[in-house]
Amino acid sequence: MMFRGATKVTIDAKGRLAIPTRYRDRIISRCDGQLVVTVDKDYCLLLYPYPDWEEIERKLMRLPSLNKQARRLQRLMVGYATEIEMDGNGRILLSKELREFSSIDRQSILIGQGNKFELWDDESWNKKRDSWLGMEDEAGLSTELETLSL
Amino acid sequence: MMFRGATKVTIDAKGRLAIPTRYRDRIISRCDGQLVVTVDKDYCLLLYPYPDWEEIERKLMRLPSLNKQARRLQRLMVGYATEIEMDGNGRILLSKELREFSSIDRQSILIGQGNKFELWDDESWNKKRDSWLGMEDEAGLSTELETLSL
DNA sequence: CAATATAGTGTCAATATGTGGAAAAAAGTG
DNA sequence: CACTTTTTTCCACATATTGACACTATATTG
Repeated sequence: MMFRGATKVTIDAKGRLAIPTRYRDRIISRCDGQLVVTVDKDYCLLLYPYPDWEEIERKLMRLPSLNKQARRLQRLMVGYATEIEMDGNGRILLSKELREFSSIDRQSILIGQGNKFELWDDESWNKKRDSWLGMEDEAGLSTELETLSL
Repeated sequence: MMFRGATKVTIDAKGRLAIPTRYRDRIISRCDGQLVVTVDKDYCLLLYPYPDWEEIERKLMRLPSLNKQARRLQRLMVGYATEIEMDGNGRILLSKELREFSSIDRQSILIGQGNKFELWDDESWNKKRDSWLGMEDEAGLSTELETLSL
């Protein structure tokens, strides 16, 4: 069971977003509408079904807390992790802090990414995406990527 | 079983395109009309029979998500991957997001490419194609290409 | 501590979008 | 040239998404 696909969604005046219907049933059966939203270092939000988040959190907290990078990751991801629940209309409320972090105000885009979603400010996403697409494939692709046939 | 050939297709007002009849039976027998459309870095769309897509997705999601290039690929390909089904009239609906990405509005061209199709905006295709044809063969063909006899 | 402001929640209606069928037009075929 | 098949357009219906509003809870401030 994988989440995939891109959907434009608008955030209402109170900071709520309606989950696209095609995902709703799956979200309900997977975690009864219980989700965790946190931040990503690319300034977007990550949306996990609660059980999936728990596992990630366990992995994160097992990392050695003297390691700087590990500590940073913990601070960001666990630090911003917020539990939210889909309401009767399939909507979720994003806290001010999360909206602020990700510059999400009105128009945003929800990106399925396997066990989670990413939520981007629409404009930021387009910019970022085009910059990725414009990049020359730099030398030294990893062998995994070199041999990938799509 | 290979898809090949180029066909001009028009997109209707609702963003639907009719699959050329010669492919329909094969698509139905291969995946019962279940397809996945996603994006390509040349700003065209890729159309996979569902089982073929699943394999690609599995490969993609196995890549380490801290690797930047891998992450980019996942975000684009899985991020835009949209499940679609041929309707009774052999048509498929392309989401707004996919149409926008590929600049496809009215006239487009469907290119058979083995296990998948590519779908291009007509104008973009012509431009791109002519730019390829106009390119001087750059120095340093890889050995695979050097030894290829067509 | 009460009054007021601010943020959050639920419901409903309006609008936009997707869906399916079928008729009309166009193209291909004998 | 007539007939068949394919493609395209059109229309009606269903559903999803967005916007509006009113009500509740929580904070803030004098």
